[in-house]
Amino acid sequence: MASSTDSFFPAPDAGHLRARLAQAGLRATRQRLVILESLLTLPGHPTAEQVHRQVISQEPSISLGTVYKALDSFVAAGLTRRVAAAEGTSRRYDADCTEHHHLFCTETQEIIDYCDPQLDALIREFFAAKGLHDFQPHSFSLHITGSKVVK
Amino acid sequence: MASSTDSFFPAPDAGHLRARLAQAGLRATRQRLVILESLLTLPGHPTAEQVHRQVISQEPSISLGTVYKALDSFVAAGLTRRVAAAEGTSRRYDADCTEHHHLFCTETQEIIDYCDPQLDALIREFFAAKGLHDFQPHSFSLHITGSKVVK
DNA sequence: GTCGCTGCAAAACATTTGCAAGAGG
DNA sequence: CCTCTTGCAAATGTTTTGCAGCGAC
Repeated sequence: MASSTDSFFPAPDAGHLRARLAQAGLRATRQRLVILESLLTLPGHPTAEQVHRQVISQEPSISLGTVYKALDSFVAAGLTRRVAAAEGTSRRYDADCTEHHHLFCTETQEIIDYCDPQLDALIREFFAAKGLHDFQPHSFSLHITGSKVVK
Repeated sequence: MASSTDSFFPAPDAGHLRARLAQAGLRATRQRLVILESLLTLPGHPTAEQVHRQVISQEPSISLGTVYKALDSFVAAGLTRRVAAAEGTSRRYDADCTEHHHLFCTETQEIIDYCDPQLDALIREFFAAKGLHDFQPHSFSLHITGSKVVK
């Protein structure tokens, strides 16, 4: 929680966050920095509501509307993705735009990231060899439904 | 539109629809028969709203609330699935409960079913060999994002 | 200084719920 | 008949919008 420069920067790597926003062509406002940080920090692909709850603990004046607008602009700029989810009523967001897969836990409703270059290669090879009729694939994401193993 | 038995049965295979409902332990009401038929007929995984629009062309008195309740009971009974979608605000439903994959077209927003036992086998083999840390997989669904090839 | 972003509050949507009356088995 | 389902309407939850003022660049 405490860091060497905590009087100026709420996050350990505020400079990095600024850079990410600048790179995406977005203004680095106080609100967006906190929202982006929360999105990166929160586990399991949060909803706008969950981001907002996290965010107001650092900056109580940030409104839910602003969170929605910021997340929209992040998605438009390619900084963030929307996650496809069958359960629940709200949209979920993912700050990680690299190609990866998701584990859906039927018990806890969690969405867990799963990354495996070997699996990616396997899938790409499969479609390279087989092809898809009248469809140009761009990216792949495997949804694995199941439950966490209780020890 | 016209069929040999259209005075009694709106659908060609009403008997089959009744059987599906009975098998799931659900009462075969007039409304559910029409809703299930629409769900099977409509292309690209419709929303409750889209099912309702289709349904009222056959039975104008069916309310949107009834469509929601019927779809809920179908899902609870395992007759129908909810489809995971990142785009749009409404839930989408899929009458096909067999394991299959989805093509997401970024141009038309369509969700197209894709079925390939060879791919299923490949994925199952991969996880059988490799395993997942602390997770018991139950089903797999590959989301393929891309665009339809224009001829 | 300009223009994009924020906060607020209202509106637009999407989904759920409660309950009296009706229909299925 | 008994119970589950329907239709209606109101409640709840989620996302969008409009606009005046503020702040980043």
